[in-house]
Amino acid sequence: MGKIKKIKPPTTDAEVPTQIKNPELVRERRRQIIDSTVKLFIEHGYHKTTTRMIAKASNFSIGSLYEYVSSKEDLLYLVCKTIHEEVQTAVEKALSNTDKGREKLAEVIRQYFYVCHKMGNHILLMYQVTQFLPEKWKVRVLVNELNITDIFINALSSLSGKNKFPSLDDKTVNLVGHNISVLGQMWAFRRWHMQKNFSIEEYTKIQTDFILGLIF
Amino acid sequence: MGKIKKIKPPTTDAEVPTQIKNPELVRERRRQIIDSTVKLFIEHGYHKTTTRMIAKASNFSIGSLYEYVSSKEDLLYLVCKTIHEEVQTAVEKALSNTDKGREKLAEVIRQYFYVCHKMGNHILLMYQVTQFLPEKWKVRVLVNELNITDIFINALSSLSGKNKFPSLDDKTVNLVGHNISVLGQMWAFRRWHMQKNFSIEEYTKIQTDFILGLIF
DNA sequence: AAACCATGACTGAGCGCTCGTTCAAGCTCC
DNA sequence: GGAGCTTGAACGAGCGCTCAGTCATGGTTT
Repeated sequence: MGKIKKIKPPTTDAEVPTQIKNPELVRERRRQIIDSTVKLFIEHGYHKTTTRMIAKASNFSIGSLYEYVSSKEDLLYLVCKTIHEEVQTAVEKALSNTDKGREKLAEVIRQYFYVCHKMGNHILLMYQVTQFLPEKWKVRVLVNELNITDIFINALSSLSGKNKFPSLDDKTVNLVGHNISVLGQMWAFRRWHMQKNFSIEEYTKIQTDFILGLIF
Repeated sequence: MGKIKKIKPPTTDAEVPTQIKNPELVRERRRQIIDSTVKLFIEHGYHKTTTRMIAKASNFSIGSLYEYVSSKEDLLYLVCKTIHEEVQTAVEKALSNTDKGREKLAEVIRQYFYVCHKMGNHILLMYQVTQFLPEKWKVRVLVNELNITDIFINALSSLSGKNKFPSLDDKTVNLVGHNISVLGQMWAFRRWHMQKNFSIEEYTKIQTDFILGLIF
């Protein structure tokens, strides 16, 4: 029936309406639905994935699907949100092993890039799909994206000025944070070139040198 | 090798079939169609733009539209191709003013970033839309993307080792080329953050320092 | 010059179909 | 028995695309 892998910390999705009364049931079923939906979206994209396909893949009838989710767009939002949560916790977990106190920026980058490597499909999906969210949801998703970038910005500014790190003004810190974020994602969205020419280790090495200004 | 002439003049697209006999007419009408289509795609996206809207905006009947273009997907390809041509010639033109012989990498970056600024909508559109191309066309579009990146790669490798530039191995040159390309595009696809926090001049300044390793 | 014809660009109503969504009816368990 | 949950046939808006037909143009014949 339902072999489910990792359960996420339950964030109440009161924001997305449902007909079902039992909130625990809602959580569990939505988890099912979202899991299969992500797979389908990755394989076929948003538009070519029909609600019927989603229902079938999650072992529901279409009718039932619409009890747990009020529209395809809302489902899309749930998918985006879930992915962001996964990326964020993955990054945070990877970084918790690193002692950020010291000047291990290279290690932060390394961990992040491996997350991007592992979650390449998801990152790509996010890039493809955000545009179809209704404005209301889109704003939230972009905020989530910012949250992830903030991890690097914080790491950078906590390093700024200490040890032999130069002290950087806010704008620079901010931009560099975004650069790290995007250069990680680039491994996913330019995979058609990158994965033909680099291993993830090579990629990480060169990019780290690049970011740290060791190349020129 | 300083200059590589690989400009493909935008001649008649025999690759995309048409019913109309007069090839000059085809060129002219397609220009019309593509122009209005780009606008519509930018405003509404690919899927929400109907062929009827396109026909109306180009002052054709739908029937007539389909004389010049054999499917919506083919039209999408023409749009992508045109945008790439525009970006490429804009970049090349901007760079032709610069004397690439000397170590003016910073100037190359500056020119490119301004092109990205001017053509932000188009770059964004490319990111959103490539996914909907049939595989056959997608490959071509990615090749075009590589061509643009190659401009930077060539610029870099022609600089490599000369003057006080370090000599870089091929892989590094390649990746840095892609980085420049993507960091320019980032101004477009993260505009929701960037344009709130930076002017294009600021952005260019900081990113140039970043790329040249002057920050750390 | 008038009448005729050939060509091919252009038209738009409509076809066939897909897809998101709804709802009346049925099932299950307290 | 009724609240909660499930079902899938039915709906209808909307889509890409077609095709039988119109019309302007320019060449040919009388």
